[in-house]
Amino acid sequence: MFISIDFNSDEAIYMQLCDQIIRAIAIQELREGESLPSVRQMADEIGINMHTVNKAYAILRKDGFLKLDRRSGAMIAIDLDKIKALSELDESLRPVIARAICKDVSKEEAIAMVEKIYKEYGGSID
Amino acid sequence: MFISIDFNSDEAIYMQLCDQIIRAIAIQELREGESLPSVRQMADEIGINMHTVNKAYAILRKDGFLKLDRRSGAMIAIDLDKIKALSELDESLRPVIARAICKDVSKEEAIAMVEKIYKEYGGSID
DNA sequence: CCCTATGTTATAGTAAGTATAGAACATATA
DNA sequence: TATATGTTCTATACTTACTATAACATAGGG
Repeated sequence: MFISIDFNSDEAIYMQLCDQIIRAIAIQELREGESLPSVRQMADEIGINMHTVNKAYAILRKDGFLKLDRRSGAMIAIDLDKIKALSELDESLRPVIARAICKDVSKEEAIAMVEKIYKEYGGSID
Repeated sequence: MFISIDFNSDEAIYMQLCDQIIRAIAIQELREGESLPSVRQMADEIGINMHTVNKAYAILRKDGFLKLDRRSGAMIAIDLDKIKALSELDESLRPVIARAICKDVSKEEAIAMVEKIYKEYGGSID
């Protein structure tokens, strides 16, 4: 599987799970319509509790990355609310950029880094 | 003061404090060499406990934004470790950009937003 | 020298969040 | 009917967040 949890990390397990699933979608390792392991399967594979996986899945559904169904399990289904996506991006970028500015990171350097990461993530979107 | 805490937020108070102080530095509302209120003064002004402020100050020192002194209080002192700053920026941007890509936010849109925020934060650095 | 203010540390308590465990439920599928 | 699904419930242990007192060494002002 594409999931690897760092149990020594200060980041919560369910958050690591969310981030890694989202990353897998971004690099198209997971595609629209594909199914994820059930909460119990995923929990067994990773070696964590079912409820921790369930929490991650519930957040991913709330944030518009998954649709959960009692019969077909968890399926990738992106909710493309562009307005919301942009405002969330804005909110996430602000504190990150504030830190960068304090450390004398120029606008050009920051943009170069964004471009680098976009390329790394497959360049599926230009 | 430039600090306003949202007590209903799910973000920890000491984290809100850190973010707002860093933002104030970024927009040059606080400048190198300036002093912040003492942990006790700041705690009184905001209406929170001394230790919560102390925790925020300690993190800001660790991350190279402040220097703390027993006599002169807390003073803005940016540690310009560019390598570290860039690697931290990289690490922070990754999950944010992964989310954006999933939501079909193009590279150009993301870069435009970075430019917008840089301009908002004063354009002191181009 | 005394008093005050500084950051710092220690202890303790409450509340909330994280992760675990076991059990049960309704429902859809094979 | 039997199985597997997400979902919900209760319960426990642990960690973190926040508050509350108290104390300490040290530097500066009067």
